[in-house]
Amino acid sequence: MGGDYLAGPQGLLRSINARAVLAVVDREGPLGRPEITRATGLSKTTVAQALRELIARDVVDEAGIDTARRGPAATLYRIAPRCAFGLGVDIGHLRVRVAVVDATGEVLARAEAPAPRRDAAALADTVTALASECAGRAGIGVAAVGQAVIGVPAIVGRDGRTIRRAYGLPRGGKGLVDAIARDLPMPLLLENDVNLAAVAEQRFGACADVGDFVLLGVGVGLGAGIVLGGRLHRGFAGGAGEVGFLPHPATELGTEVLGARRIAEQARAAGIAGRPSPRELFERARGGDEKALAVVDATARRIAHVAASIALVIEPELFVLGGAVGANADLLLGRVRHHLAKDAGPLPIRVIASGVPDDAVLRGAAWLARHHARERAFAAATGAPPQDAGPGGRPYDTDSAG
Amino acid sequence: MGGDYLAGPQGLLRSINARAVLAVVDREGPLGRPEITRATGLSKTTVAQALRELIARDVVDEAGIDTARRGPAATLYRIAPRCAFGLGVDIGHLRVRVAVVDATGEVLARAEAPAPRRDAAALADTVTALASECAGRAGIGVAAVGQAVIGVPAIVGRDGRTIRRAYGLPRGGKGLVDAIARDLPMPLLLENDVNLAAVAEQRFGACADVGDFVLLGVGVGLGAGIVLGGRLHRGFAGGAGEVGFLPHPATELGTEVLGARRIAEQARAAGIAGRPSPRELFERARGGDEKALAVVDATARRIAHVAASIALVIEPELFVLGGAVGANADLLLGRVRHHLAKDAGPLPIRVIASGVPDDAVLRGAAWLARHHARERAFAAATGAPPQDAGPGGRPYDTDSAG
DNA sequence: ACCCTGAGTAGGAAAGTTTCCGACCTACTC
DNA sequence: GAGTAGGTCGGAAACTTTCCTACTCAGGGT
Repeated sequence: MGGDYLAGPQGLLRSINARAVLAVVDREGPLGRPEITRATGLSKTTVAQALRELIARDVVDEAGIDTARRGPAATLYRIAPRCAFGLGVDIGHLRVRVAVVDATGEVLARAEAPAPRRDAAALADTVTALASECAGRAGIGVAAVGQAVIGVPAIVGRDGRTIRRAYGLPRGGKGLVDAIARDLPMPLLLENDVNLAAVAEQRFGACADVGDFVLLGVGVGLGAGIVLGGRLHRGFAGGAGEVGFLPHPATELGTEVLGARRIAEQARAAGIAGRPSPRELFERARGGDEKALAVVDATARRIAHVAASIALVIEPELFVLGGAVGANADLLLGRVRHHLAKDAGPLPIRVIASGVPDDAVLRGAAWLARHHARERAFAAATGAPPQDAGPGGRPYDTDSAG
Repeated sequence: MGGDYLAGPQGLLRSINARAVLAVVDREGPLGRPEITRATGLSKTTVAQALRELIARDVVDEAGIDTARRGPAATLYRIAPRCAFGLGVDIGHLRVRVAVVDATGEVLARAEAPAPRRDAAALADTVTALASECAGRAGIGVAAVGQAVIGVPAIVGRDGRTIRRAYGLPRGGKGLVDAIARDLPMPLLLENDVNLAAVAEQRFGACADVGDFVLLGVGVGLGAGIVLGGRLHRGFAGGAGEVGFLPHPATELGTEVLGARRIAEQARAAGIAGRPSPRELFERARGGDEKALAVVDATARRIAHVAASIALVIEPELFVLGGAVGANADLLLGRVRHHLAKDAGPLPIRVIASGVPDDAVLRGAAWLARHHARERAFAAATGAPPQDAGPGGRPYDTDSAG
């Protein structure tokens, strides 16, 4: 019949207040009751009641005492680290990485292995084996994990299950989720790898307080992770950020502007013999090799070109350079800025280096998994009010409205 | 100190419930109490109490009785049409249009006049004079209007006051708002004209239930109104959607891809003598003129090019063709689709014609003004809970967090 | 053809329950 | 001794349930 209008009995108020207490404790770290009282504006009595309830439901913990002030020692409360666990997976072109984190985001275990490139079943087995291993090392059963998020180099549908255009996955990723889901009991969510890198940037990097930014993932291909209003923007069918195919004067339509293949091509064009990897090319450029530097500059120019196009459409506050190639910020950043300033459109554009040098995709996946697992635990503990206290609104609800 | 976590005393619950009742009444039109009770899930008593309060504060009205069922006649309730008024203004290149609407969105008065093109003061005077006239004809004082929204062909900052890159305004729009604000008592908000056309499309056109869409405004210039998650996306400094400057193979960087000037240029290139207006060109094309048709096709190709680029960045569900030139959907739509299908990127792209043929900018401005005026009235009447029941989340808060 | 009765609905009032808050009290530490 | 943490109790606010009255239509009896 009608939609939900958030109206209800007094119980709703209790839920809301419990949620508020939870949010304060989550954000401000271990906190004494008086501080929670001040931060929420609730009365002492109500805070005490809410905490009793939250502790009984195992989402809040006592974490020592605070003797800093005079008077009796204040009990400190925190989110119970073991109230929810998340499993992050990064299925890369070469390796599979897995991490298990607790509710605080602490990494309890991490493991990786080479990625089977041809055999979908073997890939799925690798994932589940690593997951079991990590769960074991974390001292929990796999069943205790509340959510898994799997990063893949592909376009992922809004349902978090469908894979499209997966170049680096066996059989185009067909059946991958189902195969993994058969062996892992918790809810599964797929996500584009660059999107997860953007999440990592937002949570651990330089974009903590930036509402709108774009992570340019320069690696095997070129992709953009777009965060608008503090939330990932995936597009209608998960295809947002496929900026590798943006038109470029020197490139045919329908081909990628930039990526490992393009860089190799430009290396040949610059007269570089052999087939040096991008990594080696950047190394040589660092050594002063003129030809390698020319390739670096061409790469920077194309990055700038793509950033300018994106800026004209959504004008983010900030661009972040990420990905395996983008990690060479020492060489790229200045040149990208130079080209942006040169043929600048109507708007000034800020570009910075990634603040998450290692494991960005994995860390983003783990963060997202933890987030969902926690939300579920919190909702169950407080009576499921749809409130959500992230900076800049509700983050990341992979809303499948169907 | 801390942020707001939406926690509070029982009074909060009353606010929330009043707000829910208001939202139901707003969405479902005139409604009897029993239906409100069902839709909100609240008890009869509470609904009665809320309605008493809302009526006392003049935001809700009795609107006749319902004798359809047997039993005693049920009183019907609705949003009081006179609880808030909005003033919409469209400052175009040639004419200024103004409309006054009531809380239901009904247009109470509309007026227009030629736009003074050189004199900023005269332009401001035109606006205020038309506003006074409309308010008079609507039977209210200008002071009764709760919000004005002014559409301008320019980039508008997030504060809704600053104007940048206003080609069609005297003195680049400098001082325009202040001059108008001196004579109009209500809060003023500027907005980009294409953005307002997008709002109109969302509210009156074909995009009522589409969360993510892009309105391509093809007129004197080319701009995009971007709606993501049901909300306008303005960009960091209001510059989102400046897609007229997207790179195009046949165009130099920093120049516009499309617009009246480009079309004239292409007409010359096609060997058309004289300087026919775009309108005339499309007329001739309709008559079968080969050269004019060539120009139309070239225009369509460029529109397709821009749409494809936008789709690669944000992948909206839908593109809508609007603006004075875009209104020639009979000629353009098929050709745009053709070109999109031809050099399609990885994603299928839907394009439709605008569903708001007339006064799109004005209607969008009026809608937005009404929206803000109403929100303010509702907040005052219910005790200002930050809830907001639009389809797909909170719409259009011009959040100036400063 | 007219009237009476029963069922279903709208609206209101009283009693009961849940929840929050303020005030008071105790215990603890500097 | 002063200031703080934590607990308890009575009061106020808000919602719900239950009961009650009044009204209208439908159907059957006279």
